Amino acid sequence: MLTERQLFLFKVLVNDYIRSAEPIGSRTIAKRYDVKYSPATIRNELADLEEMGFLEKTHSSSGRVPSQKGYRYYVDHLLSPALLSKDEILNIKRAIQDKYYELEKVTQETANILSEFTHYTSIVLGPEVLTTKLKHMQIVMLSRETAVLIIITNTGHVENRTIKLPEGLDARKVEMLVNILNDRLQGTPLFKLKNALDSEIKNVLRQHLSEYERIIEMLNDALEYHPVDHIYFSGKTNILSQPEFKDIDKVLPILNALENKDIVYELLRPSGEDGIHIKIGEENAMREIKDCSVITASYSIGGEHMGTVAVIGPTRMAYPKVVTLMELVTNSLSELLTKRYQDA
Amino acid sequence: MLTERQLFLFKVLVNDYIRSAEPIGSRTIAKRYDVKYSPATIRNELADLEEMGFLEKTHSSSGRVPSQKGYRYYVDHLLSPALLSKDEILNIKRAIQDKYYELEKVTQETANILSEFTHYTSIVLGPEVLTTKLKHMQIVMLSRETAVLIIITNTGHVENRTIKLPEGLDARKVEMLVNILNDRLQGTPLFKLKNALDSEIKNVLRQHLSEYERIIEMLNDALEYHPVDHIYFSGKTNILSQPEFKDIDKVLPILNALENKDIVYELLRPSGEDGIHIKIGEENAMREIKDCSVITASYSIGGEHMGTVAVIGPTRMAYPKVVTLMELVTNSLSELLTKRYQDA
DNA sequence: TGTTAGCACTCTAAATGCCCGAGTGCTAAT
DNA sequence: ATTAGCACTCGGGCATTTAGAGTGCTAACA
Repeated sequence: MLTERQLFLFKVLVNDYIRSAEPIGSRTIAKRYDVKYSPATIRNELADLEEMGFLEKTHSSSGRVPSQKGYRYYVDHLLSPALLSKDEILNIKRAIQDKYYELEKVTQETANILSEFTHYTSIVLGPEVLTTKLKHMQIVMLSRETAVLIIITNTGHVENRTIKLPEGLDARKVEMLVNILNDRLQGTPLFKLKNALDSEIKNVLRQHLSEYERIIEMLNDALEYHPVDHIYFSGKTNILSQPEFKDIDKVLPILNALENKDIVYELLRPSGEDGIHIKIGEENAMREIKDCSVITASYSIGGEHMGTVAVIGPTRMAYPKVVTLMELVTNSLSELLTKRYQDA
Repeated sequence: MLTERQLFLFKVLVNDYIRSAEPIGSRTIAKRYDVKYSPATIRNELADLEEMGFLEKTHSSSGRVPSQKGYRYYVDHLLSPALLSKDEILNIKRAIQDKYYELEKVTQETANILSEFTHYTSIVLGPEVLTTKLKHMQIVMLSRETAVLIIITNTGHVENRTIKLPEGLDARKVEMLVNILNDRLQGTPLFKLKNALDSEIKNVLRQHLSEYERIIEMLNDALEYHPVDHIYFSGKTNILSQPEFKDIDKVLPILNALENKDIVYELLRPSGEDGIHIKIGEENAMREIKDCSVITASYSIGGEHMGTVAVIGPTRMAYPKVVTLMELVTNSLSELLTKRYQDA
C-alpha cells in the first residue's frame, strides 16, 4: 500500500514529531536527515500521505503532524523496539525485587518505576481477585449490630468490610458460621467465593443455623469485589510538562478523569487477551482523554493473569520506549510474583 | 491602630479582591460601593494602609491587593461568619449522616462535601490512632516465614501489615503469643500499644516463650503507626480553576506537593489546640504552597481529638465561608462519631 | 485640618501593523 | 519520475499605539 519511500518519510516524520512536538515540513526533513530527495519530492509524498489520512496539517500552510490513523499505522507496522541501556535494565530489575514484603508496596513501586522512566503517568491495577485465594476469613464484632469482615488472601492482601448485621441476629451464631466458612472455603479463589458460599456450603449451614439465608445475603454483599480499590498511580502530574498540554483547559479534564477511579478502571479494563495493548486518542473509552494514548500490559503468576499496568501520555508518545519498558517491567514483576506466590 | 475608616476600606477591598481576584484601586472602590469619600481620600488611606504593610501593589501604578500581613489581620480581626442558607446546612448535615457504616467512607464523604462547597481542595486526616482502641488483633501465616498482622480498632478501622518472622521462629508459638496479646491488650489505645507490649506483657510472655525479645521487636516494628496511610482527598484539581493559578508553572509545585503524603501531613500537622487554624501563604511549613492558605479544624469523639479536616486554596480564599462551613462539618462529624463510637 | 479636585505620570493589556520563516501547491524544466 | 522555481499563506515575534485604571502630588476648599 505504501511505497518504500513513503514508509521511510512517514517514519522519519513521526519519530521527529514524537521528539519535538512541532509540526514538520518537507524542507526540514530534507535538511535534518540528509535524505536524497529534494524538498519538492518530499512535499509530494507528504501530500499523498495526507490524502491517505496518515498525516494532518494544523493549518493550511503548516508542516505535517501524524493523525490518529497515522499513529495507529505506526504502532501496528513500524514499531521497532527501543534499546534500553544495560544500566537502565539493571536498575529496573533491581527495583522490582524482593525489596518489599507487602504486595501493595511492590505494586506501588512498579508504578513509580514506570512513571519515572517514561515521564508519563502510570497506573497499576493491583493483583486481581481472579487468581487470589482465600487464606483466612474472620469476623470481629464492633458493637451489637456492626462487625468487620476480614478476608486475607494468599498474596498477603487484606480486604475488609464493615457490615451491619441483620437485626435480631445473634452475634455468636454469626461468628460460629464464619468459623465454619473459614474451614470450608480456605483456598477458594476469591471470585468463586460468592458461588461457593451459595451452593457448596448451603447444606452445612442449614444444619447449624436457621437464619442462614439472611446471613448469606449479608455475606454476599460484603464479598463483592471492588476493583477500584486496587488502583495504584504514579506521576499524576507528569502530563503537565508535555508541551501540548501547556494550557490548563486541555489538562483539566485529563486530571479529573484520573481522579475518578471508575473512569480509570474503564480505561484499563482488560480487553481480552494478555499482552501489550495500545489505545490511541479517541480509540479510548473515555472522551476526556481523547488527546492521550493508553498503553496497557498484563502481568501474571505462573501464566495466570494477575493484573494490568498502564501508561498514559499524549498521543505523541514515545511508543517504542514505553513498549519496551513495559515488557521489561511486566516480565520482572511476573517473575517476582511467580517465585513468591506460585505455590502459596 | 487603624481608624474606623481605614478598617472599613480595608475590609471592602479584601472582600472585593477575594471575589474578583483583580487588584482594586481608589476609584473603583468609590464607584462600586457608594462610599461617601472621594477617590482622592480613599487613595490617601490606601497609601497609608500600604505603608503599614497591609496592602501591596502588583506594579507601581496598579490597584492594591492584600498582603500576607493583610490577610492575617483580616482573619484575626475582621472575620465575620458567612451565612449559609438553610438548604445548604440541611444538605451538609444530611450528607454526614449514618449513611455509611465504614469509617473510611464517612471520612471520604466529609472530604467530598468540603471540596464541593468550597471549590477548593480538601483533605481529611482519618481518625487518629490517639484515641482509637484495640478491638482485636490477629496473625495469619502466609508462608513459613511471612505473616499478616491484623489490627482492628473500635471504630471499625482495620490496619494490616505484612511481616517477616525472624528466622527459625516457630509459627505456632507466634500465633499463641498473639492470642495471648489479644486477650490482654483489648481496649488499649493504639498509641499505647507499643508501651503496653513492652512493659505490662513482658512477664506474661517470659513464661510462655523464650524468644520473646525477637518477637517483641518484630511486633514493635509492625505496630508503628503511619498517619500517611490515612489521608483522604477531594477536589485535587479545583485549584486549577482559580485565576491566579492559570499558568502551569504556578500550579505544578502545588499539585506535586499534594501527591506527596509526607508533605501533606506536615502541612496539616495538629498545631496544639483544637479548633480552627488558618495558615496563610508563607506561614505554611512548605515552600511549595507559599501562594496558598490552609485552614484546618479538628473533629472529636466525646471531646477527644480524633482527626483533622483541612481546606487548601489560594491565599485569596473565601475565609468567612470556609470557616463557617468547616465549623458545621466538623460539628456534624463529631456528633455522628460520638453517637456511634462513644461507648464502643 | 481634613477632604477633594485636578493634573501629570505610569503601567498593563489589548489591538494593530509589519516582517520573517517555514510551509504549501502548482507548473515547467530536467 | 524528479526537481527547481515561484507565488501564496499562515503563525509567531516584535514594536507601536491606545485606552483604561491607577497613582502621587499639589493646591484649593469647607
